[in-house]
Amino acid sequence: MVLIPSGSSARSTPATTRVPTSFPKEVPTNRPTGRAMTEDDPYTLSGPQSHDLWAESMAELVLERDPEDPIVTKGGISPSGVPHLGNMNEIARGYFVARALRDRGRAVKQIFTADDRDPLRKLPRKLAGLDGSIVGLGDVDAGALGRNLGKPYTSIPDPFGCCDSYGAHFSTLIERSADALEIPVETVSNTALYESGAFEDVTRYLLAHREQAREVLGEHQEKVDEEYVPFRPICAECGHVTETNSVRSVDLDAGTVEYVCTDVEAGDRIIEGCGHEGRATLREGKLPWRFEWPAQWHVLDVDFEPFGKDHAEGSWPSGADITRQVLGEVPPVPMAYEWFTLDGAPFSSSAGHVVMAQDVLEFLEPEVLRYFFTKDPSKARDFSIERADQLVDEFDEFERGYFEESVTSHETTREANTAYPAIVDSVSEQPIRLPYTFAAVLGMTDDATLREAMARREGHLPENASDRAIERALERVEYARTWAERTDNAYNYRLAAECPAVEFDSDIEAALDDLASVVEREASGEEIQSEIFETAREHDISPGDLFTAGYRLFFGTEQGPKLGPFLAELDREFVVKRLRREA
RNA sequence: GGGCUGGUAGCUCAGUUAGGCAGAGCGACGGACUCUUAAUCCGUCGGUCGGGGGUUCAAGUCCCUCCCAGCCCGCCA
Repeated sequence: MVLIPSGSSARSTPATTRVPTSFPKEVPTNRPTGRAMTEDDPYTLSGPQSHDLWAESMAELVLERDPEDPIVTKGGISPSGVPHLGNMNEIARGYFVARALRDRGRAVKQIFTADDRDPLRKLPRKLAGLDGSIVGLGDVDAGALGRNLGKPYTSIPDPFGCCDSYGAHFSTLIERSADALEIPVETVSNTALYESGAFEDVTRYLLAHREQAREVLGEHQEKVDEEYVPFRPICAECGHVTETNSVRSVDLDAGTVEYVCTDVEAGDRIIEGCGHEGRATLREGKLPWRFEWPAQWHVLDVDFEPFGKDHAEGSWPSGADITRQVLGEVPPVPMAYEWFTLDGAPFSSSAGHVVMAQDVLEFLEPEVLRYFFTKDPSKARDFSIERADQLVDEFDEFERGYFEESVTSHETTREANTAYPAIVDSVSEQPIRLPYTFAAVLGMTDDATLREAMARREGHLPENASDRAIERALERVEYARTWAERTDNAYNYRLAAECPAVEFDSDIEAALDDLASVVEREASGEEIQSEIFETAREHDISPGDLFTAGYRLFFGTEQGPKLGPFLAELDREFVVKRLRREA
């Protein structure tokens, strides 16, 4: 993690020289009410779009603002707990816009802010280790965490003991998610922005204009009273982030405030203040979120910012207004996105109904997951682990749409032409793709030779394919196998290495022996399949019972893949012995 | 209660810019194959485009209204 964004000192007009002197004394307010201007409508994806792919339309909107290079896209998450797939919208959405801008020859910097000066307000019920394992609160030192309520995430020890702080731990997890998605982002620690002084000038400016700040915020929030100060000092005694009413006096020349450590509301509970009266510098505190967000845009020169729909009607309009009316600047191009659900239910860290990008990449290829993030962000979308095969099928068609002209609808092809290169990063030859569920069938055996033979037999591997291409095609088998195991679905069968302990009626045993003889004669898959029915008839038993017997012998289950072709691919001697219940 | 976003086949979703035949994949069903057994291929079925009203030669698309879901309108982020 970089502590200070490299760009902030390299830019032609560093933030430190711009504030507070360059803030206009009189801010032009060309609107009588606090209502958002059309330009700041966060629903940039509603209505007519200029391009087939949303990211292209967003890039166009950004370019209309005539920004200087490097263009900055930003997202942010507070590192409060398990960073799930929905959180990755903050990074993945910005990435595709950054790509579109780069395609137009622009230099783009994608920033991710770890909003790690936010205070811990309640104990999370689930946490995640750096390896991605989800654990309950009881598995860590919950008491130690409880004693740190109210403190910034970066001031709380890592409950896993592996990182510098609670905040650093979960920021690291977020970074790992971005890495897993192969999205290059520059992580900026919010705490570092305060401690380095990067926020100091804008904080001073907001305090100097706190009257105006109150007025503008008051248009959006009712509970902004006389006592409201847009700065929350951190108590030198107990380490809590105090409330917006704790500041007693402001000394802008000295760059300090005097405060009283007050109680802080956290949901339906109160985090008690210690009553300490002290003095804090402008680096020893935190801007309230509604000011902190605009401050980030200002300090980091943000041109584009996607955010979840929870921000669209609250903090975005107020932040845009604060930027225009208090800071006298232009807020970034916004983009509100809808939330994901996971297998039909909302993501819930406390209920453990979460999945991280790292988990998903155990059963989906990175390009498939990246493809998921190219879909229209204005629609709520379900990410289904159960039906991961559907997503993969969709991706495969999408990919074919790119490589093969008009194999699919024009719409899909047009979108693929722009989105596909951004998904795979470097377009090479068209990869060989095994259908995902077929790959799951191949996953029933560990035998690499057998997997390849079965795939060839079904015509999924072209005769002239290179060894490397085949190797890559078969990589999908491991993904699909993990999926079958994880969801314990219809493909979760394993070829039993040892003969399961099974007992059969004598007529079934006789039928199995007959079948063994057929297999011994080098029968083809179809012949074996036919023979199962034939043998069943000869022994006056139902084919279903014979199939079941076969599945129990080979898989230890009642059902399985189409038996004839599957057996035909296995080692002949092994199949014969197993049918005779000998091995 | 108010504002916003969304609602298209059983499921997942295209199609809404610019009004012009209701679409795809999956599932289901049937077949290819003396064969119910999750592969593969072919075919079929599947719709009150959330409901109602309006504009129009023509509405999934535009207008009005209602219903449902989510978000925001306290704090926090």
